[in-house]
Amino acid sequence: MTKKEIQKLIRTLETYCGDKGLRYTPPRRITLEVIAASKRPIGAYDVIEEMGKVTDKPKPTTVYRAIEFLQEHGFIHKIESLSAFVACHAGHNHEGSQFIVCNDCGTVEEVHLCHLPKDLQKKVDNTGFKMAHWNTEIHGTCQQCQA
Amino acid sequence: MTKKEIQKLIRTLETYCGDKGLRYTPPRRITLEVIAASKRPIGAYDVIEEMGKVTDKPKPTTVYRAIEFLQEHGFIHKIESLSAFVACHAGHNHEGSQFIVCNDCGTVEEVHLCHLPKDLQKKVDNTGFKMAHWNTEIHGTCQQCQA
DNA sequence: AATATAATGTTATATTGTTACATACTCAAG
DNA sequence: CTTGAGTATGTAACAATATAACATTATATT
Repeated sequence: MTKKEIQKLIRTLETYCGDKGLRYTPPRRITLEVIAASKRPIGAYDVIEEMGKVTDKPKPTTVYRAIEFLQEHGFIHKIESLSAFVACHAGHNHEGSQFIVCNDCGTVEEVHLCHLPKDLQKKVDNTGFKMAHWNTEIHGTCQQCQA
Repeated sequence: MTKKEIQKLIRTLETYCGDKGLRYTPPRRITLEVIAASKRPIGAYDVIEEMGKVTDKPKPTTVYRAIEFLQEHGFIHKIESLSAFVACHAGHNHEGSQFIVCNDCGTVEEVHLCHLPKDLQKKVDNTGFKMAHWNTEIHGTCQQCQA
C-alpha cells in the first residue's frame, strides 16, 4: 500500500472505533500501519521488530492482541499457509477471503469474491452446517517469477 | 476411518511406494496409521505421542519428515487453520482440497471438488499465474453442535 | 565390495502463539 | 468527584509448532 492509502486506512480504523465504542490505541494503530506497509505478508514477530523502531519494542502479547482485534474487525487477514498477515484490500468486512500466493517471491494478491462458490455452498447447505467464515489460498508461481 | 479402511490405506501406501521406487518405512506407515485413525485433525506432536505407544517415542524431525512425504504424495492434508493433519479421503492425488471445519467439536469433512471454482480460475488465468495447488477451509458450526 | 541415493537418527534451536495476573484507561451512575 | 464496570494494555513466563545441521543406516545397482 502507498503511504496515502495507509493513512486512509488508519483513519478508517479511527472512525470505525469511534462508531463502535472501541478504542483506537497505539498498538492497534501501529500494528495496522506496519502490516499495511509491508509488500508481502508479514509475520507477527516481524511486526514486533518493526514496531520496535517507532516505540518500545512490544511483547508478543501486545502484537497478538492487536492482530486478533484487527482480524475480528476485518482490517487484516491471516494467510494461514504462511502464518503471516496482510491488510484487507476489500474495504469492507466479508466472511470469505481468497488469496493467490506466489511460492517464489511471496507476494499475495487478494481476490475477494463475495460468495462461496456454489458447489461448496451446496455441500454446506446439505450438511446443515452454519458457516461463519471461509478462506481459500491458491499457491503457485506468478507471471514475473516464471520468467 | 474404520480399521479396515486404515488397513486398505496402508496397503495403498505400500503399493504406491513399490511402484514409485520409494521406501515403505515404519515412520511413514505409523504416521499414516495414526493420522488415519484420528477422528479429528491431529497435530504433529500428538502424532509423536501416539507413535510413542507403538515404538520408541520419535523425535519431531522423524514425524515431520513422514508428514512431508505423506503430504507430497497425497496421503494426508494439512488443515492450515488448525496446524493439524487429516488422512486424504479422496483416494487419489488432487491439486485442490476443501474442508468444512466445525469450530465447536473440531470435526472436519473433506469435500473434494475436482476443479477450482471458475471465478477463481478466471482470476488465476487473467494474471498469468501458474497454479500448483489450492486449499479452502470453511469454518462454522456443524449441525450436531447447533443443537 | 563400491558407490550412489534415499531415508532415518540425534541434538539443538528457531519460530509461532498462549496463559496468567497485574495495571491503566474510559465512561457513566451515583 | 468517585466508585464501579468494562475495555485495553503491561509484563513475565511458557507452550506449541517447526526446522537446521550433521551423522548414520538401509537399499539397490553396478
